[in-house]
Amino acid sequence: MASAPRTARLASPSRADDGGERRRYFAALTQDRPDVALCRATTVVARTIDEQLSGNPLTVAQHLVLKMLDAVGSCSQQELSEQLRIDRSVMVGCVDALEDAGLVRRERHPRDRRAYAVTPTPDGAAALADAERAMAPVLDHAFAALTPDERATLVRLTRKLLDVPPAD
Amino acid sequence: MASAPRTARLASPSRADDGGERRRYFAALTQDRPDVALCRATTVVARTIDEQLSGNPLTVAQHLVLKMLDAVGSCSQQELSEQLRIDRSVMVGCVDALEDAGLVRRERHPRDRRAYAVTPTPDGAAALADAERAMAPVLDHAFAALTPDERATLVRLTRKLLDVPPAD
DNA sequence: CGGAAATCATCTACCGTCAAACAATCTCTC
DNA sequence: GAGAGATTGTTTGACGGTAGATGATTTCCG
Repeated sequence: MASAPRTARLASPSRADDGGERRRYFAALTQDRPDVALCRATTVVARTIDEQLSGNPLTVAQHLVLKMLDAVGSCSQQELSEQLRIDRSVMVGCVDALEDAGLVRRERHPRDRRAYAVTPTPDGAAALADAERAMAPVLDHAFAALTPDERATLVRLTRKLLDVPPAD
Repeated sequence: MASAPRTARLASPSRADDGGERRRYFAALTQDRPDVALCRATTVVARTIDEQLSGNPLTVAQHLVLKMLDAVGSCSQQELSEQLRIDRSVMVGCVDALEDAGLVRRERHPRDRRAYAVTPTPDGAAALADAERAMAPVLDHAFAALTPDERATLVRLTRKLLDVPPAD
């Protein structure tokens, strides 16, 4: 650990840059802390997407719920929580909002009266279609710094971290 | 958007798996939502690291502060906040804790009495050395699913997302 | 010089997430 | 059957991060 000079040499606030090393430390940090690079990248991507989706009627989580319901059919909140990696207690409010907006219905599971059967309504299917259509350009913008190949590579590597078997 | 059957076909909770498609939806989701894949990967990596570092005296943020001070010398909290991408108001508590532990000192900047000059103490340098030594195996474990090449690629791609110029 | 605008550190209020506890219900074992 | 233990949905409280306002100070510009 080769230390920098211990004497306090502060950049004088008026003078622009003294070497510039201090101003670019983030670049050095991301070199040997992949966790920090990953975390900060997630933050900027999420922020970019949230900005682009600011006027949207659906939350990202609500969109994901409708998307999963469309893909696999009616689900219990438990199944939604597990697959979408959204906490059960958060899923409650998420489904509440979707139900209030008339996009899903909460029916009782016929064989397990603990669980609900969350089912999309026709309005929900329409809202999902709109959200899906709006999503592609938003993702393209959020990942604009990457080529399509790089974006696919990023997905492949994050899926390995998530222990998801590689795609067919 | 090819829809699944609209009729509510719920998995009976006792029966193990009905097709298994519902149980593996997360894999399908990460295919066309790179943002979700990235976000969830960050969560599992952060959780793994936090678990490994549970007995540690330093927070990740505190470690980063000491690391940057060691690399570039005394800094104002503002500079620390900017480079480490940690909010100013969070940095206050972070430096508070380090100061209470005797790992940094808060001196006044000689030319700008608004700013502090956060300076590491000898104890701080020792704590950083310990933390750095403990970090390597923790990172290796958190990224064990990736080969060294893949890990380097992940860093390269996240750095592009962060708009950091490529390494020399 | 002298006021306007910007900056640094700080505090407070707010939002989203997570862990734990709870009631209702189901499954399993005897 | 009957009771123990697990599961589903929900609520509650704590925690971490973020935005906005504030006081002290500095810089800018006429």
